[in-house]
Amino acid sequence: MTNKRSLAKQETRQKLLATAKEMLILNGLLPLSTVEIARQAGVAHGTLFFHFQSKENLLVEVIDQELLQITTELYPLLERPHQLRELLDTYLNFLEREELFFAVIARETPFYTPELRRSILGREAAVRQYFYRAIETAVQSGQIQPLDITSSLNFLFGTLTYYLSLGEAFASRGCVIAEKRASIVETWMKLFEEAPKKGPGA
Amino acid sequence: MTNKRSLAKQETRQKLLATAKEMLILNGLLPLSTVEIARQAGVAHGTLFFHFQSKENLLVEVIDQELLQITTELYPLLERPHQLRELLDTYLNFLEREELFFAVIARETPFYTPELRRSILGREAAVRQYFYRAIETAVQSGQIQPLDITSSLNFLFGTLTYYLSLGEAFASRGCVIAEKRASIVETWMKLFEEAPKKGPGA
Amino acid sequence: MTNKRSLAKQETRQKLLATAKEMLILNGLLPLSTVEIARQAGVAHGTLFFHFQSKENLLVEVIDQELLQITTELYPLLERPHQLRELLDTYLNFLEREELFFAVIARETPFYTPELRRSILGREAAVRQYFYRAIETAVQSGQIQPLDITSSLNFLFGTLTYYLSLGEAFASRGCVIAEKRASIVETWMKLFEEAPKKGPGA
Amino acid sequence: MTNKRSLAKQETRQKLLATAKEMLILNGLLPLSTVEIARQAGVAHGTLFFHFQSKENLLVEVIDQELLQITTELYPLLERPHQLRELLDTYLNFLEREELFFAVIARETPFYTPELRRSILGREAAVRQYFYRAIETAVQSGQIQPLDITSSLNFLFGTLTYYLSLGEAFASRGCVIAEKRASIVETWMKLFEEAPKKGPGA
DNA sequence: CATGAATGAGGATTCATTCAT
DNA sequence: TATGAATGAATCCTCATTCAT
Repeated sequence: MTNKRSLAKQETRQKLLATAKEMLILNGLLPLSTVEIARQAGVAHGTLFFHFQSKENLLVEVIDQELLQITTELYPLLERPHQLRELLDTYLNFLEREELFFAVIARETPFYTPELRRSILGREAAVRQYFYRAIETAVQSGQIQPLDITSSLNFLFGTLTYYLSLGEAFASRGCVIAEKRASIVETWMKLFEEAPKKGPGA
Repeated sequence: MTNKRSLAKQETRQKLLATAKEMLILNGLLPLSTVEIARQAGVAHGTLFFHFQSKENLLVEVIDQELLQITTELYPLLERPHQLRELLDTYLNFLEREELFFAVIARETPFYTPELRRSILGREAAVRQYFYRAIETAVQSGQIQPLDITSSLNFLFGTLTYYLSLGEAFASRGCVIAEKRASIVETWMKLFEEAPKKGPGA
Repeated sequence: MTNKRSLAKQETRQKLLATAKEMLILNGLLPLSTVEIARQAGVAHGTLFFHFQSKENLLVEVIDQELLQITTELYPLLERPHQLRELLDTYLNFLEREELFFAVIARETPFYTPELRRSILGREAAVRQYFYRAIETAVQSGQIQPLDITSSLNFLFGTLTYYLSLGEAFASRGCVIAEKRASIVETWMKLFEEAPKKGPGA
Repeated sequence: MTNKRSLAKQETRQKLLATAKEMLILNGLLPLSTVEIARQAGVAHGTLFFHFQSKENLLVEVIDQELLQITTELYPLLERPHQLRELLDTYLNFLEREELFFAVIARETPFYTPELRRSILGREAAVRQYFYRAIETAVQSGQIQPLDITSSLNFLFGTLTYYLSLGEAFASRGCVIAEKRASIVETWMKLFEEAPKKGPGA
């Protein structure tokens, strides 16, 4: 009974979140209006504010939910011991699957409110950690040569953000990651190739 | 008579463009209101719409004009024969000088109209050409090993865009390029280091 | 069974009234929202409307109940024969003790429904009666000179209302009555001083 | 030309102010909505915000304008040397003429925003000054006996506020000041009657 | 050419009240 | 009895754009 009602409430909530996410993917969140979200979700405008304190709040949750879902799937995969290359591959799979969503995030993050931005950058930081540790391990084991890890990660995430946010300009069929995958991997891995050791006698 | 008038007209136009550019650099163009631009330019609100069909239109011209001016200055510098590293250095000098403007462009490009976006990417493409040729030359002369040039340039411009657009997050005092310069150069140049083809004794 | 239920019902009702009174004292009733009252009372929002037809309705009862309680306490005290000055003193003690509540009443009475307003003024009228009779007696006994008693009471209650409703403007630490007490008494008592009927020598 | 337009603007502005004042007198300013004011004034909703920064701002101006107009008329009259009784008479004339307006102010002042409240209390303070000086003079010239002037003024303004804000309860025909005038004057003047001098020999 | 007053649709948010459970 | 999710009208305010002057 109470369950039924509470269930209905969760449904409405989810409907709002789902609608918002859908609209977010289509047009980005910047031009999103609460009236429109409510209308599309088929509930009264006021209902939105019954479920979420504010527009900002709803959006934080939309993005958080999505990011959480993604990271929940992603982390276990990243967890397993990896070669750097495999790690990157796994991550790109994810980006590819949710490209539309990530593209919006890539484009709009600089315009989000500090709270929302922090939330997003926090998740990204978590992913970076996996890469950081993988690189560190590889360096320590002598597999790759020492280098500025942070900078190399900025190159990776910067480039991915670039591809995602300008997607249309790079990809013929709307899937930048799929199209550019190979060249991204190859180029980035170059950063870790062993330097040309000068011979012992040189 | 007509000349005088037409001159005055051009002046007003330029004043509007100049003001808009200034304001654009300060806050970006997304939160810019036409009333505010007109007020700052010292002309009537309506005048703005006499000179430019729409807000959008004004902004397109602002960015176009600025971009033109910048590239006019930049190209000759890039023209002179260069080592790759010198070329990058020259470009970074430029970015550093006009960081505020480039940061806005980096953040906002995805939101511009296709036309404007194309124009911006076109200018970037021109700059890429200089790098492309420099790399090509170096490869041909055996200085650096062959690689996917386009991809390496995407890494460069992608990373620069990333740093610029999230500037505040990376730089303590608002000058990302200055702060990150060294690590950007070193990391990117790694892409061109010779691979350890031969054993030490060979 | 029915008793038990009915009892529980009365309890909820009282809880709502008590909560509303508490909140009324703190902020007045104008900015009071039904959700907030319900939340503070620990009952569902809808429950409030089950017990009271409307927000208005609830408030009427709150004030009525409080007023009743106050006058029940006050009347016996005023009952005992008094000198005018003592009577005023007793009343001011009361006002001082319940200043928060009286201040709200003083400020908000003009905005209540006619019914509620009448109820409040009725209580005040009862208090006035005590003063009226005390003055009348004093006049008859020659202690004070004849005067327009009603008007003098309007001056008293008007001034008290004025002090209470603008409290913050007059009192440094939120207790107007305490601070202004002496000047109120002295000034009002002046109304009853004997006029200088006769020459010094007479 | 410019004059004509500027004139039209002033007209619109005045129409808004006039409408707001009218509505203020009818229902008070608390339940006033900007849409309604605009509609009644026959202009678009947005127009209101073109002329006034905010609702608050409009209301401040309405009240300020009215208060200014009144004081402009009143001050010269109060300026002339006066017997205290004449001064009060002059002031009551004004209150009587604009009773509807003053009644709203009397009722609502405690609920206004600090700025608006300050503006109103400031004007009242100016009027009090005239009374203060008149009393002071009378005391110094020995016409009336020394007393707590501030307190006596609180009695006057408090009582007037009381009458005004509860008007309907006191007056049969909606004009409290007119009806109560005599008793107000007589009672208040009692405060200044000479005390019963004890004879020189006593 | 230039003005700037006027527009009105659109923005987020609040809240007393209802009604199915 | 009591619940609490849902409502929707109402709130103030913004801003690109128009048009009579």
